[in-house]
Amino acid sequence: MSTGTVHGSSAGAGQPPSAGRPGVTAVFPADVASDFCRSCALSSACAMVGYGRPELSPLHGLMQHLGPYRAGETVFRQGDPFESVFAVRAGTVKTRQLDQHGREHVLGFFLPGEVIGLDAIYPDRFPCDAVALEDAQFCRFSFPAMSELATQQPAIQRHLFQLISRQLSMARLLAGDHSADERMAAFLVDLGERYAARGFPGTHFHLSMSRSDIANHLNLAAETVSRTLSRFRAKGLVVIKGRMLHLHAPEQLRELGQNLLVA
Amino acid sequence: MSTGTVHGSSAGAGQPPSAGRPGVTAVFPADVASDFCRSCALSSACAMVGYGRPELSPLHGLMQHLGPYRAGETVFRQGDPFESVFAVRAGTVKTRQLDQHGREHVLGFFLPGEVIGLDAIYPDRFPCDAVALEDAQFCRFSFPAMSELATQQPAIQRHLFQLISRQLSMARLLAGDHSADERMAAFLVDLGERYAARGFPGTHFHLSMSRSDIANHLNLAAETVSRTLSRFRAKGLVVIKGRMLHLHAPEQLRELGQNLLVA
DNA sequence: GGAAGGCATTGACTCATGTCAAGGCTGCGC
DNA sequence: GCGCAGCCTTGACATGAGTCAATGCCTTCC
Repeated sequence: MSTGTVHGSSAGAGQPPSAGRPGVTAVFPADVASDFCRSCALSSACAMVGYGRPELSPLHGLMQHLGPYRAGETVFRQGDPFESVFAVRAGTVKTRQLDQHGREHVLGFFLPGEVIGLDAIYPDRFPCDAVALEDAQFCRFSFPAMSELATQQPAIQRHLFQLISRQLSMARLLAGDHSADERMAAFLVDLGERYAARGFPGTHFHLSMSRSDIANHLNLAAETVSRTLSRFRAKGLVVIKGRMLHLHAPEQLRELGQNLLVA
Repeated sequence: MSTGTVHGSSAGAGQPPSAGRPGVTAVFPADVASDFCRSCALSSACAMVGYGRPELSPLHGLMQHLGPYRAGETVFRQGDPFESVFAVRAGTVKTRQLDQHGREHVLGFFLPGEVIGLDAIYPDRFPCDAVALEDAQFCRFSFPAMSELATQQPAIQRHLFQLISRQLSMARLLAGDHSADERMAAFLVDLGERYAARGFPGTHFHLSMSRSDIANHLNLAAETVSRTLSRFRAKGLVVIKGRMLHLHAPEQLRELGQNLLVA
């Protein structure tokens, strides 16, 4: 099961869904333990179940494959009851909240190996929509099953705590008072580092989201994002053509955005 | 053990610390099960340990009393290794981060019964200082012990997940694009509701933090906070004298701040 | 009770970013 | 290959909030 479709437009990889599309596919250990899974944030949970030990039957229903979804399709919706968390297998996703007046707020973008849905634990409903930005596939984990697993495997519990806690740190950084340049630089560097952590090139990648999604996420106007990128280009910090991006001076960008960068 | 000192300036309540001040006091079940504790966010964890069952010895070290601390004293510091979470017993606390240039960012204010320190799980160090705004006391919970308890008591695990997840929701709201009026209105209503949830009057309370702390927390300038409050006063939304605040039209304020309010 | 220091308020001005508007580029479908 | 639609860029202008500065108020401490 390849991950090479991340930047592509075809969802060729993956088993055909059992019923319609987006579909649910049963999980076979051999499939779970793919190359890709090694970098997944939930691999430790996966390892507990599959990996050739389906006899651990109480957790048999822990995980299912989901998708492929086409760009623009919704994985879950704001207000849906919370039952599962999702790991992105392929493609990229944005999460967004709609307020009373229908104004959108983009909470974040998620790459293969990253986890969405943990913010639904408190209200017990999804606080946001998850929308595929490119053709995408997911692993869906039953949260009750995952919680039970966590009580048996302290490492899993710890890992889940860390995943949420990390999202909290990141949300707080974004909530600070930062200029457009700082926000933009930090956004690009962060994205690069996350791609790198998943085995993709970290200084040369495709932006799967529109300028206005980026703007919304960073609390800027789309025009400001455009102008900032143009300025970065003029300074030789980036080379950018449409949505293809090359971080030409990542250290300088990192310094610019340091106040917003966690690690 | 009274909670009546929240707005006061004396920390009279509580047992004398065993060694110096701020001191640590052993926990006696009878003390734990005070009136106050019923509204504490960690009461379910407490109930597992104390409440007349000290024979549950593996968890004996779960909780300790801490304090009193005087206004301005620091409970834990940014960078300290993460070992415990804290529940506020009395007084109020702010948490703040310092960036590379020493600029402060106020993350939040915490009232009696609320929990601080959960954001330290991911980096395994406290990401912020916690500073008493008034004389304050705490319950300190060993996090390893709490985690172990959580593996045995799924309800506790669930509760911890919820506490972090809720902080995540709130941080995200603050990260959105909101006017000074929205931010200020939401802040006041939220504070009132949290006081009310802990048994204090929710429309008539004392602001234990300075205008500039509020401003910093909301990403505004202190002058903007001042001007906004003056405008609210002129519109009859609040009556405010120094730090004494009366929410005169909480419904209107709530409407103003609705985009920033969770519940 | 008076002086001092910190906090709060108010006004005048500045500036970063948002808004509005026009035009260009790109990719897709026919 | 043309035209359309959506996205992106750029410019001109508006504005909400920040900054600077002066003054007032309250608390504390001698």
